[in-house]
Amino acid sequence: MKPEKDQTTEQAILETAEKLFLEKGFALTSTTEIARVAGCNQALVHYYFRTKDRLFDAIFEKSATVFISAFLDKMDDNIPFEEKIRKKIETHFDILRANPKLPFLFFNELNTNPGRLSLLKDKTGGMYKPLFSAIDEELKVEIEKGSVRPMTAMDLMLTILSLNLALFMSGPVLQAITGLTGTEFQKLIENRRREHVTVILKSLRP
Amino acid sequence: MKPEKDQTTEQAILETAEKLFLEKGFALTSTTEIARVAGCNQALVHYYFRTKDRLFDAIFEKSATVFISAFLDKMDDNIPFEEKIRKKIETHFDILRANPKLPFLFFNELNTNPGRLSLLKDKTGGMYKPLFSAIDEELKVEIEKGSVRPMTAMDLMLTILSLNLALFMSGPVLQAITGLTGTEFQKLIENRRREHVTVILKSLRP
DNA sequence: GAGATATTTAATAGTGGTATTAATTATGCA
DNA sequence: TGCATAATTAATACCACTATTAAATATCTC
Repeated sequence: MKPEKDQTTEQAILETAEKLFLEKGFALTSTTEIARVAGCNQALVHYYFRTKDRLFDAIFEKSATVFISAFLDKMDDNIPFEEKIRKKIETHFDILRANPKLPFLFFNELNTNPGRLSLLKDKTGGMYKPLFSAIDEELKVEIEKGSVRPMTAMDLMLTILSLNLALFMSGPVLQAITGLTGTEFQKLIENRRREHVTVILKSLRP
Repeated sequence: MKPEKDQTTEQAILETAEKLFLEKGFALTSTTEIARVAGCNQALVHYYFRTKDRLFDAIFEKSATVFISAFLDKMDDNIPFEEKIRKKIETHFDILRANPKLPFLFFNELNTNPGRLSLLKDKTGGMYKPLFSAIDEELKVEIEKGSVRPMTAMDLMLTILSLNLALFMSGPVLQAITGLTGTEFQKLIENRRREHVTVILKSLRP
């Protein structure tokens, strides 16, 4: 009926749903609204995806992959340790900046739907241990060299994750409280990107 | 009908509502369920609070105060700067640990209900600036002394907030992914309390 | 173009929620 | 005790949402 550009109705529904789920979460987004915004009949949402849950799954699956791999992807070899860490922080930061509302949706649905938690565990259970072991190995070398204080991969990774995540999850609230304008806030974000690197690299020192 | 202990029905409703809102958020908690768990008739919830929104407001108001003042309360005078920061971090950490689900509810409802955002701004707009100015003054002294690298109160406070917040907001997910047991996870939390202090104090150094 | 299949629609059953009302029971107080 | 007020209940109006169905329309294939 209303083929925006040349995409199919199914794609339109999927994209609209993703947008709305990110904006308002699962519970507050109705299939009726998805259909309205996508410009199609409400029954079509169910025709293509059967249930609201399945529609969400289709989106959540993809989002979870982005979210997880942003954090857990393997690090570059052959560059100095400090550079490696810097790159990890910045890459993770940039992916979150490109998807600022994703973490909230992610945690929200994992908190309210325990079923998804165990699903996530299966998906990531195998991924994080090898990575953390590898980092622990590298840390061990640096610690013995005396260039890094004693610490674990868990310490390091949690700090990176925390700084980056919290910034984007609290973004809108932060902007409201401080009363910063859009551009001022963008500047803050940019500053924080540098600051996160600084904080973490300094915190590594013995 | 069912006066648990000797509290009033109104209190029972309030406490039940708080518990359920924290567990499942506003949207997924029904007044019907609140009444059921509180052991009273559903109409009573509306008799005492008129609407679900007002009931939530009553709880949110109190929670917001805890949440904000945990972060913004004035720091001890007459102790060395480093100790002051350590205490700030630990106090904030401990309040969050005592209310681990509160940040999520807080951000969630602020994200989905823009009306509350401006309300929050009124409440905090006056609080954060004086505190940040005071910290900036102290930082200036330390920076001139050469004991702290150049940085702003915003830098420092955001780092404290981020580390503490993210830990508790991602807690359940983190535990699921890592597969840690309850006691193991408690140990992790305890370690992170020390680590947050370490990271931040080290990150202050020039 | 005919027939088969895919897409789209309107209509609606069914569910679960919020809020109100009017009636009933309990409580405080003169 | 009796009256006023507070607390509580059952019943229900009303609404929004999910999901299904059966019919209508478009699209594809031969």
